[in-house]
Amino acid sequence: MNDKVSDLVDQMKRCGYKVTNQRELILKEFTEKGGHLSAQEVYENVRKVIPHISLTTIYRNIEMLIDIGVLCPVELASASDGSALYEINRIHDHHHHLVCTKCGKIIEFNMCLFQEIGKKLSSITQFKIDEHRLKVFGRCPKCQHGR
Amino acid sequence: MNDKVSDLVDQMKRCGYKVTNQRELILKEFTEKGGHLSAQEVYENVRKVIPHISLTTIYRNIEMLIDIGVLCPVELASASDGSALYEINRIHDHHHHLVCTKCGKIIEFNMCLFQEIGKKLSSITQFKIDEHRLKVFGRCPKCQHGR
DNA sequence: ATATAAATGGTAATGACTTTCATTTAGAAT
DNA sequence: ATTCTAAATGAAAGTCATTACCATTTATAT
Repeated sequence: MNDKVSDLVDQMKRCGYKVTNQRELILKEFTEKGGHLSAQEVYENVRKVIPHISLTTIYRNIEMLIDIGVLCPVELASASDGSALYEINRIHDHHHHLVCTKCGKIIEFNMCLFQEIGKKLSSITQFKIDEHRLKVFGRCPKCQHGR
Repeated sequence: MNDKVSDLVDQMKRCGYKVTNQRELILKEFTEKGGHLSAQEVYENVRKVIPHISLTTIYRNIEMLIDIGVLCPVELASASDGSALYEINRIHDHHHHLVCTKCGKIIEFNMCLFQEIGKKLSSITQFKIDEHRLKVFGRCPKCQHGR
């Protein structure tokens, strides 16, 4: 179990959840691929180690990990299929996504000019603003040919 | 049939689609409520006029209307239930959404500082950028009490 | 009026996700 | 180390939005 995973396992413990092989492996998936994974993808990978794991367990634990702030949903209809994607919640690493509309490739970036808009917006609307997401769609270098 | 609807009907005709009562009424829903509607909501409203209309017809026509650029998906997991929302595609009226995470109320705004980011982003990533969406989440004045 | 491709309605299928419930297990208590 | 118990799991059935299929109807070109 690498450092990243054990940090997250600790966080889970502190929240009163038990440590299971299933949970460790799910966390391992998210830290290793560093990526944007669907429940199905996590399932298929973890299954190589625990063949009898249930997809239900994946869904349940992703939800739990979102509750305690370890994961967060990527909030994109993942290009082709309609399933949700999740990633490690890097709370101090504000970032947005650039998505290729052809192949689904996701690039992260952290340029952001939201502060200026945010203040105006909350004074005009009287909303308490908690969060924002910028999604940019385009075609990656490989997918630019033939509209 | 009001002006807005007949404009859109014309657009449909030009694209080679036939004009049916069902289609006219679906368009009417989107122009009148000016809003962010789910297939189910359109269905329930149109059913008051054509009680035998099929939900399938709603889905099919929403898809067709997206194809020809009349509608576009709002791209938000609609707060409570997981169904998609659609709106009239106002191509020259660039706007974004501020969503209340409690009651689902949506406010539109058009402040946007994307140009500056967009240029940098495409020169760094070599993506051809087509589109972007900014979504802001918060709590509306009514929903601000009791986290 | 007629022909015909397109549109519709009804029903069944799909697929992501959730619920249920009986069984297993992590970790606290002894 | 053993026992206990609530929490976690797995398997199967259930939801719910959306899609596919197919027989029937209809808009519109002729």
